[in-house]
Amino acid sequence: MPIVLHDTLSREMRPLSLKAGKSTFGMYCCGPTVYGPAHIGNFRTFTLQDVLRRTLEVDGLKVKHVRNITDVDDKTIRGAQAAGQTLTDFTKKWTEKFHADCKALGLLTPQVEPSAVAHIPQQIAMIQALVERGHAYVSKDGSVYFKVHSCKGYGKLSHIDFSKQETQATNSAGEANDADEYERESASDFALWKSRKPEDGNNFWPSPWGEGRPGWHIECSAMSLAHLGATFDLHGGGIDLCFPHHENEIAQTECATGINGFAAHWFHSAHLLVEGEKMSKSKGNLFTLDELVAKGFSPMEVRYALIAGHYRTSLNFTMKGLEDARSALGKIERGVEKLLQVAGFTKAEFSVPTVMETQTAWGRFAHAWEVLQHDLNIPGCLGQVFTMLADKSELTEAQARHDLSGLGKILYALGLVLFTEVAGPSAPANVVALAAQRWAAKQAKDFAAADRLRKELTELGWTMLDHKDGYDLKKSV
RNA sequence: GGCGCGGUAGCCAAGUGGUAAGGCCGGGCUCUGCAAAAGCCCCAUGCGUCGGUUCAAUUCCGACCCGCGCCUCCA
Repeated sequence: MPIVLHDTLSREMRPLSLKAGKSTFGMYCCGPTVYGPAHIGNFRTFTLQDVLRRTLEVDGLKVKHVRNITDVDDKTIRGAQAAGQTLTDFTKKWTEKFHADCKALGLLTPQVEPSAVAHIPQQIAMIQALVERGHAYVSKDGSVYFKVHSCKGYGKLSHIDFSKQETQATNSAGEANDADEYERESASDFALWKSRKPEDGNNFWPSPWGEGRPGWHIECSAMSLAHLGATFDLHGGGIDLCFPHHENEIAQTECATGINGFAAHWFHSAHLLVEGEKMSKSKGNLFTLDELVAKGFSPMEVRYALIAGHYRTSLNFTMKGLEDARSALGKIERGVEKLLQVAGFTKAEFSVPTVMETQTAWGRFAHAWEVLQHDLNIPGCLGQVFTMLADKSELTEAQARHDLSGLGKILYALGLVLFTEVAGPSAPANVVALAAQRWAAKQAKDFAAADRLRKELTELGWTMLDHKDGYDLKKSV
């Protein structure tokens, strides 16, 4: 059974499968603008794209995942100048940070990660084609604009009728939308090439229209064309990119190539709220992965919290949600451990990617997989996983192995890696000594002393967890 | 104003024309010198409001109320 997914353009559920004669599923995702650390809202989108890719892979498709790096735009140029660095050095630093965060969150590396700066010639070629075909014009200052009214079907993705004048006088930031209309023929036209401005510093490139730099939208059109062709299977991004960015991508690519049908499927993920409010710098609720890790959460817990809601519904990200994620992951781990025991495997033998590649059975997790296949229903799938883990049926060794095969594939699709808990900070010598004393007191049944020592440990910020024949020390939360 | 999304238990969150998955929290029990951890059990006659269709609606239709997103370079 193929995966079905809601498509923003047609507004229908559509199956995802290979086109006739194709061997790979081409997927383009708008990547980060590398001018600072990505925040968890960005990572919700990237993580959901990662789950989609993994789910397609479990379904048996070979996926070519392309996710660009936006390394030239207003923010990167401003950031580099503020940091006193070259644009290259500045964006390299933040690209590396992005990669480190992706790795921590368990995101698979895209097959291609094109840089906008490395595709300037492709962008210029595309703009030239648009000018030649009458879809773009050069303004007095040497900028090039896309002529929206020349593009039949413009607005089809966001379902806006541009034949009527519906553009507001101001945008969401309160800026006049027609600020530089004297350069443009129409307020809805957008920049393909921006002529060199003094504030751009050294960041300009030569072009047939003079020195300047590419507009933002053309970057993605040029890179998707270069790496996936004029048409490909799926395009993804945050819902905010639907208009204008994705609408413009469609217009640019279809008008430049003359081929209709840019992306066959549009996958948009809803936004993240933090503690019930929209994320914004002024509210100070723009969390980065590092900040959450500093609060004591593991990247895997963050991942779980990010995927725990349906992708088309905005998710309220809270500290409570991260704690819930921690408990839920623990529950899955214990369930897997129980299955491993019945199946006669050790934890070390449970390699999820290996299971993914070699096992075909689904056991009792067949239904959970079906739920996931239907519009990437991750919360529904998790619910089904927990239901099955709570099922008390006596299992044979073979049945437990089938369960592990099915559950292993689902965990691969969700990108949940278990048993990764790293040892917490090791206790200082005085704490270790106190713990040893308490254990001795307990063994001697001197419970008054044992209780007193436990209290001392608590005051030092450590918790002692007793077992049958030993104990663990954990830093109190 | 245009386009779109959503309102389900204390919190988070699936789902269905036939009577509400799951996670967290909470409560009870078991275990335990204590404390934890873990296991077991319990926890929405109710799905924003009001109408309509139907043998039957939380699920379909209509109206309304509330919250949210985008509307030219925010994932």
